Amino acid sequence: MSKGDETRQRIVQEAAGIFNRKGYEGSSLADLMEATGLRKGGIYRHFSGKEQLALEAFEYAWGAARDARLHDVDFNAGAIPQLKQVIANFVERRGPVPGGCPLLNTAIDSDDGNDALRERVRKAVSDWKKRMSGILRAGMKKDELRAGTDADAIATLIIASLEGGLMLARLDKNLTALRVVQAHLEQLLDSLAAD
Amino acid sequence: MSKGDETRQRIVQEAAGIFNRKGYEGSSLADLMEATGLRKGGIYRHFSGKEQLALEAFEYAWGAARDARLHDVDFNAGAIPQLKQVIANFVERRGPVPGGCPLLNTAIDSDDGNDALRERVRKAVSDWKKRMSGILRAGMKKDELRAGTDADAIATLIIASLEGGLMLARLDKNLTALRVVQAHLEQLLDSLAAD
Amino acid sequence: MSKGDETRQRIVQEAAGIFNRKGYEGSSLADLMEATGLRKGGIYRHFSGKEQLALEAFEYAWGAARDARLHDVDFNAGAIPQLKQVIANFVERRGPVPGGCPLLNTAIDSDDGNDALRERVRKAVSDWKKRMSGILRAGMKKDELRAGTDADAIATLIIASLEGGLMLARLDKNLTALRVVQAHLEQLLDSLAAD
Amino acid sequence: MSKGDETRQRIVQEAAGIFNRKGYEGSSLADLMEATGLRKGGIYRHFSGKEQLALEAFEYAWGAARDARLHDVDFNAGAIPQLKQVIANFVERRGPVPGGCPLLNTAIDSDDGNDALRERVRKAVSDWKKRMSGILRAGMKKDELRAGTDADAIATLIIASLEGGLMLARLDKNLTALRVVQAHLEQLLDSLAAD
DNA sequence: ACAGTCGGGACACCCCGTTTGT
DNA sequence: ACAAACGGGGTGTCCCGACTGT
Repeated sequence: MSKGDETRQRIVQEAAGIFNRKGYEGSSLADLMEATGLRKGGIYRHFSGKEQLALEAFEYAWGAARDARLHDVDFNAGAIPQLKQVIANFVERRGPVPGGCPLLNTAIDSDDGNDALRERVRKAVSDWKKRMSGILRAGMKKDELRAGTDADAIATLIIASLEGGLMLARLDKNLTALRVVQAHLEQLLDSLAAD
Repeated sequence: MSKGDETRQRIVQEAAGIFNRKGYEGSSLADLMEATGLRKGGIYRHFSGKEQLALEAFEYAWGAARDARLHDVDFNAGAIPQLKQVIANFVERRGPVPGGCPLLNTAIDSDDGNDALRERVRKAVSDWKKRMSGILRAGMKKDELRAGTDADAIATLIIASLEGGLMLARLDKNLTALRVVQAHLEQLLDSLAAD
Repeated sequence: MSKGDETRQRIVQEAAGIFNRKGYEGSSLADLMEATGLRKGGIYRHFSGKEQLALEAFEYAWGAARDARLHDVDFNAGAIPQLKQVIANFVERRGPVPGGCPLLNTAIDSDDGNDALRERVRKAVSDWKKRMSGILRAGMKKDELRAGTDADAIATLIIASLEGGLMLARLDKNLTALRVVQAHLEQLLDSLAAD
Repeated sequence: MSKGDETRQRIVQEAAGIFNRKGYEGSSLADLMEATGLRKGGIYRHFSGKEQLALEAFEYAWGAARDARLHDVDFNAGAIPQLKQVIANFVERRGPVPGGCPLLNTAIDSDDGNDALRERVRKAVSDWKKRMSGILRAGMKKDELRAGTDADAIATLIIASLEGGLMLARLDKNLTALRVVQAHLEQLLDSLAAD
């Protein structure tokens, strides 16, 4: 990897944390300059502008968050343990990008304008949902889960309550709300088990 | 109400929508000038600065959102119908302030810095939670709900999944995710009914 | 005069000196900020950009230079004394704008591109030439000067040799070259006197 | 001449035209890259920086201008025809370096700062003046010119009025002003002839 | 001998939030 | 309530000179 690519990668990583914490408007090039040790010229060498950088930073942040959530999932056998692992990862596992869930942050932040970013968030949510509904459908195929389970609805429910719980947890600066959500979702998953 | 107070009120209302849609950093005085038809001086006559205006705008936005969610709640008899009404209001009823839930938006937006605003959000969430756990506790007292129901946890769960569902719904620009959440919460509430 | 106009005037005056000394490309907003004590916002409040400011600065600089050259001219009787006064003013009288003759400086500086500025210089030269040829023609009318004198040519000659002499004088940092030109032009003027 | 030296020479030639037209600040390495077809590395191989290149470019430009002005001078017999030839060359003969007289341009351009360049211009003017005053003094020695003629003053006068005339001619994009100066100088020279 | 890459630095222009006069 | 004024900071652009290959 060339020196330029390393620099570029470093910029993206730092930018991911900054954009995730402060939002697009709230983040300035000066913040990025301080974080990377580069000057404006050094940054603009690698990116055409703030927007492109924000897009790549989101890709990175979401990739890291997704990896954290899927950590060890395949070590579990069965749909229900796998989803419980996802939920536990969401609650416990901090990804390398500070500031909470990039999905939630960027969805709210890009709610007005910034369509390119918004489209990327939409796709990320869609992929995550598919990943979980896929686990559910595989479980149904293997008769681990009751037939007739609405995989999409369950996936939506998991995402919605986790993200909402995260918002509350960050507000209170403790994990209580997330643990409440976690307990509820685990109970819900158990209730889906085939007899 | 004096003319000055009317103007002040108009500013707050317009500001509420703008801040709720664009966030604190993303909103400019120019936006407010355009929306109110006033000049900067006219705005600064009533508020000491952007921060104070943002605080009052949040108060207004949250007040309106809370009113919308509690609409007709007292016309319902029993804890479960009342909470179902709250949920239905959340899903269907648009408040006068555009841009989604001020709680969610402001919680994410004030996540970095802006402690005064953050504190106000925290209090608003706390009040809303208390309002709903109060309904639950009253239901338990009247033996409508099973004894041993964790009122705080249920309230937290409702808020978390509604807010998360709203985020998803706004992202997709349709209510599907919210309706999934609504159906699930209604089922949950029904399961709490005393035998 | 309002405070804003005073500020604007101060900016133009300072800018005139800076542009006259360093040229358009060589002058930066930072130079102007330092000279005026204003920040960028304070300057851009009054001018749409560097180009407009340069135009107004040239107007000011040329106005001051022209006034200095025409100083006391009308106190002299007769075309020849009047033109000698112009020449003496050119040689001796420093205008309030440092950096030499704005005509010469700006003509050279705007030689490549910058058509708006160039056009203003052309007009300034044309006006100055007309002013002097007018004096000559008036002198001919009053029979102070020989009939058949080519007023335009004489005016051109005066301007060319003074400006060229000024260039040499500034290069040597002494007035020798200008005094040589002055002596020659005075002799030339005397030779035009009607018998 | 080696290939490297040819490249170096080509860079200097192109640079001479660019610096002469646009000035030191107004010329960019990108301009030089475009003109030479070389990349930055190719230029920096031969020169330590922009300043050194500007110095050499001036040397080249002035050398070419001086050669053009002295063209065929030695074919003329006598001081007066020789100087008339110089003047005619100045008016008519375009050197290979576009943008007007390097002396005038660089004198104005280096008026603020850039002492190294300024010193070179001073020397060039001094040499040119000496060349012409030398012709004059030789003419006096041969009794072609009146004794008592101030050779330095005449040379200064020629240079000043030619350079000033050139400035006016370039401004008007026609040679009128220069021809006026030429006619006057020729008359002046004729008036110096010994009886 | 030259090309391409890289990053520090400065610059122009713009806009924002705030203060001041009126 | 407005208008003008101003300090400050933001983004995007360009340029120069050094460095890395080849």
